[in-house]
Amino acid sequence: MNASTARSTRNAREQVLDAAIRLFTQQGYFNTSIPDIVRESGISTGSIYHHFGDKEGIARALFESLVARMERAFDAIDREHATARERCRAVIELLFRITEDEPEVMSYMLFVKHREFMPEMAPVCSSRPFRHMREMVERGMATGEVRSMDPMVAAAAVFGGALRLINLRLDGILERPLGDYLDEIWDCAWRSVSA
Amino acid sequence: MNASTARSTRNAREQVLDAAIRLFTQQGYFNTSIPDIVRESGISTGSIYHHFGDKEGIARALFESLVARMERAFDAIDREHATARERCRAVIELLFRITEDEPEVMSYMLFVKHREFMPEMAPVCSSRPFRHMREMVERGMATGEVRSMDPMVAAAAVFGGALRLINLRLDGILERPLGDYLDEIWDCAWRSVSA
DNA sequence: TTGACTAAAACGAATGTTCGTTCTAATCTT
DNA sequence: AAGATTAGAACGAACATTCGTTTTAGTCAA
Repeated sequence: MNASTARSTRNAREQVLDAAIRLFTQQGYFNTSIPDIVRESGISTGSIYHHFGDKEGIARALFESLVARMERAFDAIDREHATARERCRAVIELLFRITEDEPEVMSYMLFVKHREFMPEMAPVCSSRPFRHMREMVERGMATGEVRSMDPMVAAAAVFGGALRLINLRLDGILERPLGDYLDEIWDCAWRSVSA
Repeated sequence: MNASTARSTRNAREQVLDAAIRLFTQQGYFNTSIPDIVRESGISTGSIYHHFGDKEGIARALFESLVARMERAFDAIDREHATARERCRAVIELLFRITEDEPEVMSYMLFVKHREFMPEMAPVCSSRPFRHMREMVERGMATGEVRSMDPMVAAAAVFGGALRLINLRLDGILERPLGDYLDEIWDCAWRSVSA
């Protein structure tokens, strides 16, 4: 039936995407060959090209699904919290949680340099998530929660430390899970911009 | 004479390195072919292999010269400043200055993923510079300049915002030069950890 | 319920190209 | 002259992609 057809096609796609995000983040996009993906996903070359068109299509599909997921998560945070303070903290908690539970997801967004093979996506990739963060801080400035300053600098101050910890964690330099550092880094972050 | 020989060999090496850092940061390591480097540097294939052994050797030489340069700069900062506060600010000033004057240098260190082709260098690449920063903060904690907390978190708080601004600037999202943001981000950074 | 028909999906061997590297000859430098 | 350096053509391996075929799933007539 329709359901079973849909399920089967989604499976092939998702098996490829699962294998690809793992391989791309472990060995890099250019070090990952189509045969690698065939081996790791169990899906054949022909099928892969049927679903994604070309190798870049796999990376693009991955990227788009992660961007969409981030957008939804940010919107949910906006809805569920009333103050800039709560929202910013929730964003950091979210990013920490993703880093611990699905490190490949965070690695893919931070490390895979789309600039190198999808130049037109580079600005989207780097600026879109940070724009959300900047807007959050900016609205906090309007309500007086955040002291008055350049909103870009304020956003960098609030989220820069946490993002740095995420980088260190993914590089294997932090041995304890990010949650252990949450209160301390949040204290630093908010202290640096609170009115 | 020695001088002219030295000059000529250094020229070939440096012409290759100049072309390589430009190409690697613009299009990525794997998108840059040896013929690309030959074209851009004006040095022939044979010469390149004579000087660097293989393609990775070019990246390694670049990396090593930049690491050495960073080490020297950090040591100089340690020598020329007495307090953690002054040292940390000097580091941020240094990184901002390099980003503005030689963006390829900063791009190469931040963006070129050595993990993908020099796995053994990845830890050096990511941890070494940050270890200096952590030690700076740690010594400031010993003297009471910096409030007591996990030194890794404190270092992330002090330098995270500035590093974020550097990323944004290299991505073309900040239109004004980094110097314009120095005082504000430094105020945030130090406020977040000062005793 | 069966069995022919259709369309989508999966397959994997074959192809043409690109790339890093090697090799041999030529050219400087001292 | 001799050693270091440069040159660029040639090589072989690895890669992304294509294509003709097979399999699977859904539809519908009788």
